Amino acid sequence: MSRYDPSAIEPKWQAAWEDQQTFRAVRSEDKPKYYVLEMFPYPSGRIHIGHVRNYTMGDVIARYKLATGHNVLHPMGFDAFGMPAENAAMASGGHPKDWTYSNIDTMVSQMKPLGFGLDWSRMFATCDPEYYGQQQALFLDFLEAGLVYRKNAVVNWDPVDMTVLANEQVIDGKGWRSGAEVERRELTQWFFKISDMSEELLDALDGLDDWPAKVKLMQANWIGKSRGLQFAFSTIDAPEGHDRIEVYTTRPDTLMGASFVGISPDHPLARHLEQDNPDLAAFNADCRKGGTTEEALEKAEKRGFDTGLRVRHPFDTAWELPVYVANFILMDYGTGAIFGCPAHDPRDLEFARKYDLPVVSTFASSEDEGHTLPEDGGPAYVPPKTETVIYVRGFAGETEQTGAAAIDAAIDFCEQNGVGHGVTKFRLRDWGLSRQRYWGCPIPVVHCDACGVVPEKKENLPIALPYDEDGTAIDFSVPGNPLDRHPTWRDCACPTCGQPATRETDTMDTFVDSSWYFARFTAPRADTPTNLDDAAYWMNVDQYIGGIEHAILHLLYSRFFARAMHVTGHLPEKCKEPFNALFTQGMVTHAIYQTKGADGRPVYHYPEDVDLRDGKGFLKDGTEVQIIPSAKMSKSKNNVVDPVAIIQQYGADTARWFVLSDSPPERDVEWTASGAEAAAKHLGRVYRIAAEVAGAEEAPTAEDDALLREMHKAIHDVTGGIESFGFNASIAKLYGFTNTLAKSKAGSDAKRQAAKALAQLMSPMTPHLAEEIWALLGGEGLVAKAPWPVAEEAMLVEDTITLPVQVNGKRRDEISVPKDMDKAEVEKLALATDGVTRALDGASPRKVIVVPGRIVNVVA
RNA sequence: GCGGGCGUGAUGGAAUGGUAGACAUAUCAGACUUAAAAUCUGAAGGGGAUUUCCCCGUGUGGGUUCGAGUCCCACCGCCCGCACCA
Repeated sequence: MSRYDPSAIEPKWQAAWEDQQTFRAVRSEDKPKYYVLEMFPYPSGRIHIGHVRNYTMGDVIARYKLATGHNVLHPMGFDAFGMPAENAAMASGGHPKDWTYSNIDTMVSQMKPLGFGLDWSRMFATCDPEYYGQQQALFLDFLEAGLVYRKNAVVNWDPVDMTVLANEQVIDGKGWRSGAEVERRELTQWFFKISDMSEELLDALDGLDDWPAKVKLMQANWIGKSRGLQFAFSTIDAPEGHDRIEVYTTRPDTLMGASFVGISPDHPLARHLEQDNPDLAAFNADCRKGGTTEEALEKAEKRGFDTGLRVRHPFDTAWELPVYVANFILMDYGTGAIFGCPAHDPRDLEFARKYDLPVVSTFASSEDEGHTLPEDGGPAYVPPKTETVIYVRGFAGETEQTGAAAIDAAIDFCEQNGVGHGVTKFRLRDWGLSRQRYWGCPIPVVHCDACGVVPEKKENLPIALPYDEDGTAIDFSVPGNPLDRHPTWRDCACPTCGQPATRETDTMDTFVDSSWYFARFTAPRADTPTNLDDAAYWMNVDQYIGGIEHAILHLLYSRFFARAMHVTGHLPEKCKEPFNALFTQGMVTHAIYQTKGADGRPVYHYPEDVDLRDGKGFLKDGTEVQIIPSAKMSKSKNNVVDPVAIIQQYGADTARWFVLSDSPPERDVEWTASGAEAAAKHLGRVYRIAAEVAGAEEAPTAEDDALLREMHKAIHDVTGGIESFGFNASIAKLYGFTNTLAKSKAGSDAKRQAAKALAQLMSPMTPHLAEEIWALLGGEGLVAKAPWPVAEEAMLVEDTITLPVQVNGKRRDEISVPKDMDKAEVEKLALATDGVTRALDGASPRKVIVVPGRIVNVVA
């Protein structure tokens, strides 16, 4: 008998799929369509075991849907623009384009041996001019539709390298290469008007039934709808034009607890006052240093500067409040000014204590639990708005009411008394897409002295990136954007007046590239961004799979893009929510093996250099290593597993089986050598069993029925596992069913039937092995195309069931009863058991709960 | 700092509010073998009693329930995101 040899069978079946175009997506009306998509990879260089897991999950779905009679679209491409290509060119010469395409070639050649059922004919990279040219066309249509505009926005500026830095390149407020303290600089940039769709993007989350609740919640919080009061404090002796300070608050019910007014360092009043106040100017300048991330701002120590200016409280003109400039107030949320209520906001409380400002509670807990009030040194009191509290300094509504009711009452009161008006605000900001970098999609506009900012003509698209300058390769070792200093690329004719003009040198955020690729896959060679017929047929993506790290930005931007593409006629109405179902998968992790070097720093060791014995690890020289389990794979920690090596050692099916087997798909899975070994052994066993069954000639036996019942259970459970993304549970069932088959004394016909079902059930996970044993067992055609087996209901039900019997929730015995025995009968049997008699110890039961088919609980 | 999630044997994990630990790894024992590998069979949460039993046990502390790993509250730890990383 031949042995299981993946290196022989895997290429054979891959060639068969290729020959028969098994996974080519073809439109036809006779079958339902199914579009499954995994988030496409960045071409970083080599594929990672995490990619293997991600694409294997999608492949299981794709192959399962093919077998259940769907036209399946399962494409692959590359998210190919971005900083790493420029960094590589900067670090080791070469050109981002060459680096990127060479990486793509490598990764494709590494992915093909994994046997994914992909339609490779649809592949593209976002750095292909054919793709980004269509993206430029989309941009022009969005511009015409009023979905894009220009405004000033701040960027991180490295004053030494004279270049804009990404947030990632700012480390502890300093530039990553120069080490210089980062400054903020204003530039005119392009923005997508995503905020116009805030309400719609929020409301539509409700309809996404097959998205994880946590992702919808994160998006809802990110969009951040709030209802509040906008009103003004009148200033006392303020500079001209600043007699009012507009503030926005979501807690107008706490107005009587106001203790100060805070304005952003970028507020017009702060900018005015700093002109003749050098101390304030220095304070503001200091606030404008450091990174621009929300995290950096929130974590920074709360600092303020007393302007000396005072304002009057809107309810009491005799009540004056100081005006501080404070570093934690953002100019681009609300009005750039707040009123501080320290009793009910932890941040305001920290600030008030630091600057010795009054703390006044406006409401208190309705439960008398002896809370320390904030004015007595306790924490800020911020109960959920749904909780009923007692207003000690209320001015509208009831004394005892929920925060939400108090807010509504406060807004009504203020509106009636001419103090401001209720407004709805969103946290979501417009999406700035300009990047001052080379390796991205050029923004197709022209700057003309006479005509201003002019869109490029569509017939001139794509506006392609220049490869050379003056016939020599662009020099990336110089910081800054090479497009800016390119000798000729900027020169062009104004599309409107024809006079000499210059191109925009900013390129687009790479999130733009990934916000519509799923639509492009439906017609990847169309000479318009999409083909409406193809989009109408293939869209939406029925199942989208990717990492939780994309829960907010990528998914929100894609949802915006789908709407914008509908508005501009590039997608049908039904595509406004482009992803019907979303699944967020976990990472593949690996232990880290480390020892301490002579300098006390950790030294990391490759897994192949470590021997594992009794749960401990040793180097070749006997030194014990410290094992850190389940760490994110990282090149610098030497704990990266290379899929190529795994395929060479065990074959693709083993890699695919293992990444699905050990953990639920949404959780991280730890790659272990022993786990991979075990997967390989199991597949070898399946092969042996199938080969044995294929050659057997035995008469039917009394055990045929039992085996076939197990087969139907396996069909039912494995199918259920695949449908619900419980791949690990499906695999556990397949282990169990394989054991049953191996031990079965059934006749050869029943065994062959069971083995063929096993081949089919395994085919989405281990497609090559499944094809091989399917052929061995005399299966017709490719198992990939064979109709998925269906479990017979009648074979799934047992006549007799075992019920556990509990006393006070603790299991004491069990009874075996016919499945439809009535409750009274079950109760009688349960009470008669030894375990119950013993546990009751003469006492009489107070109550007996019988859950049919489940459990019996005796309450003593 | 803010938003979201996770926490179960030595290990990865299973468990529509209903027998906690399926399945697998590692471990131990046995079969086959001159031996090893491979393969096959079996044991196994902790503690006590010793064949059939009892107690404890799902990060910690409370709560709801006939019944909680699962639901609620608080805390601890870890992970993801925070708008120019992809």
